[in-house]
Amino acid sequence: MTTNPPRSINPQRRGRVLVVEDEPDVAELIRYNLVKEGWEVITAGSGADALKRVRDARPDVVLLDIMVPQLNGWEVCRRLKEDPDTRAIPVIMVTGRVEEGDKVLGFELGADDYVTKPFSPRELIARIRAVARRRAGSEEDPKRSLIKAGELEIDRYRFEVRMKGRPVELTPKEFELLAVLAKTPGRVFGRDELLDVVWGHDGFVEPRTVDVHLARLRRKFVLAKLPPPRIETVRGVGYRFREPA
Amino acid sequence: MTTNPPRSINPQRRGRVLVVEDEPDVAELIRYNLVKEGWEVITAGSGADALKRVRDARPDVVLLDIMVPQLNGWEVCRRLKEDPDTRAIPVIMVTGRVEEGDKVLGFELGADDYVTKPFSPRELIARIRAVARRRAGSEEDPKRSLIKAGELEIDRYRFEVRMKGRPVELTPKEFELLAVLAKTPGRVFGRDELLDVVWGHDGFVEPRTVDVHLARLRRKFVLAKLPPPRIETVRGVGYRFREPA
DNA sequence: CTCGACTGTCATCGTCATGTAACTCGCGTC
DNA sequence: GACGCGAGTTACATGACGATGACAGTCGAG
Repeated sequence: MTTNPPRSINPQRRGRVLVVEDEPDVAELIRYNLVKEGWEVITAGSGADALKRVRDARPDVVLLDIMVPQLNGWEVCRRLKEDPDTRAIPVIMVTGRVEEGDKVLGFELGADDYVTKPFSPRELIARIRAVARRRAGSEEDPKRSLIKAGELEIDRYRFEVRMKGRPVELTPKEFELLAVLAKTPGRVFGRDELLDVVWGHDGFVEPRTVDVHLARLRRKFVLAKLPPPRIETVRGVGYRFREPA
Repeated sequence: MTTNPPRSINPQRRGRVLVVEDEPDVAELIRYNLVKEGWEVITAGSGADALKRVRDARPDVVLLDIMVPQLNGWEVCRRLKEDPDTRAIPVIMVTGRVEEGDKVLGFELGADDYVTKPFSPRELIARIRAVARRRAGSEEDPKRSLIKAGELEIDRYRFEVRMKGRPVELTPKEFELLAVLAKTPGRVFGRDELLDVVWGHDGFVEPRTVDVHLARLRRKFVLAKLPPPRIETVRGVGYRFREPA
C-alpha cells in the first residue's frame, strides 16, 4: 500500500480533515502529507477557531493538538463530544508526551485515538483512515467502547473490567493490554506489536516487559478468585485472546 | 557439532541495519548495541557509500546520520525515497540538534522516524524495532494471510492451521514451512531454498534439518487423527505441496 | 517528605523448540 | 542379492523462550 508508485494526485476523495495546530511548521507538514494522500485539509490555529471551523466545515475527522491557545485540546474535545451535533465526528488527539493519565483522560473525554509526537506520516495517515473508516461503518458508537468476551466485559469508557459481573481492578497498562487482545480474539499479537499499540511510540521498553504485565494481569484475576481471561501464549510468536467459540 | 564451529549461533534473527555514520566511535557504539540485540549491522561512512550499500545489501532499516560527508543525510534520504526500488526501506534520521525545522524537513523527505543525539541505546533499539515491524506488517494484506488448500487452512493472522476445520498446533518452523509450501502448490522447493526462506540467511543449518521438521509436521497431523497435508517428496530435488486439482 | 501504586528490568527456573547425528528404510542399479 | 544413495525417523544435547519473583525507579496523593 505504501508502495503504490503510480498513485496520481487525489486518486479518490477520502474526506475532509480539520487540523488544529498552532505551530505553522507542523501544520504545514501534516497538511502536506494528508493532501498527498487525497484528503482535503482545513486548519485552525486555536481552540476557539477549531470549534467554529467544525461547525461550518463539518470535517470527517478532527486532528487535535493538545496545546493550542484559547482553549486547550482537552476542552475542545469535551465540547465536541458534548454537542450531539458534533459528537459523531472522530477526534484524534496529538500529544507531545505520553503521560499515562492523559491517555485515560483522553478516552474519557471521548477522543477516538491518539498520536504522540513525534509521529511518522505513515502512522498519522493510518490512524486517520482507521477512525474515518470506523465512523463510516458504524455511525453510532462512542459508547460501544464496550468489549464483551464470554463472561468478560471491558468498558473503556469507565476504565473498568468485569468478570462474571464482578469488577477487577487493573492498572492502565494491564487494562490496555487486555483490551487490545480481547478486541480482536484469535489474532496473535507479537510483543513488539503490543508495545507499539499499548505503550505508544515514545516508550523505549523491553519486549519482555509485556510478559510481566500479562503475568500481573492474570494474577489479579486469580487473587480475586475469578477465572483469568483466556490469554494464550503462542511460543515464539506472541499472545492471543482465545475466541469464545 | 563435530563438524561445526562451537559458537556463532545467532540467538534470534531480527534483520539487517545499515548504519550511516562517519564517526567511527559512534558507529562502533551503535553496532555493538545492535549486534547484541541480534541485528546484523553493516556500515557506511559517507552518503555516497550509503546509497551503494543500500543497493547491494538491501538492509531492512537504514539509520542515517545527517552530517556525513559527500552527500548529507537529507539528500541520501530523498534519493532513497525517490527510487521505487528502495522507497519501502524505512529510514531513521539521526540528528545532532533538536531543531523543529529539521524534524519537519526530515518527514517531508520521507524519513520514517528520527532520533536526536544524545540518544540511549535502548531508545535506538526501540525505534528500529518499531519501524522495522511496521514495514513488515504493511507489506501484506491481512486477507491474503489466509492460505487455503482443499481441507487445509493456514492463517498467519492467528498463527493457526486447521484441517477439516480442526486446529493443529505447530511450532514456528513447522508453520512457516507448511505455509511456504502451501502458498505455491505444485512448485518444488529444494532444501536450500526452504532454508533460505524459512530460516533466513543467518544461521547455517544442515539441509537435512528440513527433513526432520517436515517429519514432525506430518506426525502432528497423524497424532491429531487427521490426514496429513499433501507434501510430496521429490527424490533428489526437494519437496512440493500437491495441488488440490 | 513519605508512602504507596505503578512500572520496567533483571535473574532464575522449568519447559519445549530446534538442530544434529545415527540409525533405518525404500528404491533403484549392477 | 549386494550395494549405494537419498529420505524417513529417532534420540538426544542444547539453549531459546516464557513464567515468575525480586528489586529499583518514578510519580502523584496526602
